Amino acid sequence: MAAGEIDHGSPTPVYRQIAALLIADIERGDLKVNRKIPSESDLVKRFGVARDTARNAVRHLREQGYVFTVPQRGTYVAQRPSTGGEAPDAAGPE
Amino acid sequence: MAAGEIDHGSPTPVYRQIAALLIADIERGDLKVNRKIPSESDLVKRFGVARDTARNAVRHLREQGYVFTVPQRGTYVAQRPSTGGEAPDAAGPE
DNA sequence: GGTTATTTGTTCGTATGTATC
DNA sequence: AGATACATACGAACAAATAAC
Repeated sequence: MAAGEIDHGSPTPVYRQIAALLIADIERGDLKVNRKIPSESDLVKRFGVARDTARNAVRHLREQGYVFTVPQRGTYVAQRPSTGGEAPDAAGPE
Repeated sequence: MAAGEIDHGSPTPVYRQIAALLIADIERGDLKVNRKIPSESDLVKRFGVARDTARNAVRHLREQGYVFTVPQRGTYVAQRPSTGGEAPDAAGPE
């Protein structure tokens, strides 16, 4: 199913389509604040795309402020003003 | 600074302008023999161009004999006849 | 303590499509 | 028609830090 969610023929870049799906997951609360989103490897498998494309999607989410990445650990859902999150904790995620 | 060094309105292609700047760095000794030059990614950031353009600049340098590229490693300043270098070593750079 | 697996970071190679000059 | 430039996408390989066992 997941792979079918991507339309390679669409004028919308694949990485944006993936980003949109992840944003939907976040807005829906499927992906919660300070919780990890799927790894690049997961996205590659789930959407059948190249890692480059998966990384582009995550980069896009980061630029939009939806997530933040901790090197060698993963990418986490950020506290968004619209979603109403607490102040950042020094302890960090997990 | 860096971005200002490129003139998109110039009749000289952007990739040649970048190549010229890198050659200047080499001639000046700012970039030394067998040392890495900035990665394509670096050039993209530094000059605000597409990767394609950065690659073209490096390709140009390679064709001129100024550098040589090791896949997945980087591009290095070559020993130039004019600069007086030894014969290539099998050990490679680094 | 040490080995392995995971995960992001980095780098070059290649190809396609579009737009501009 | 051709060269240049940008954006996108897939591939391949290795590094480095972290986590798991």
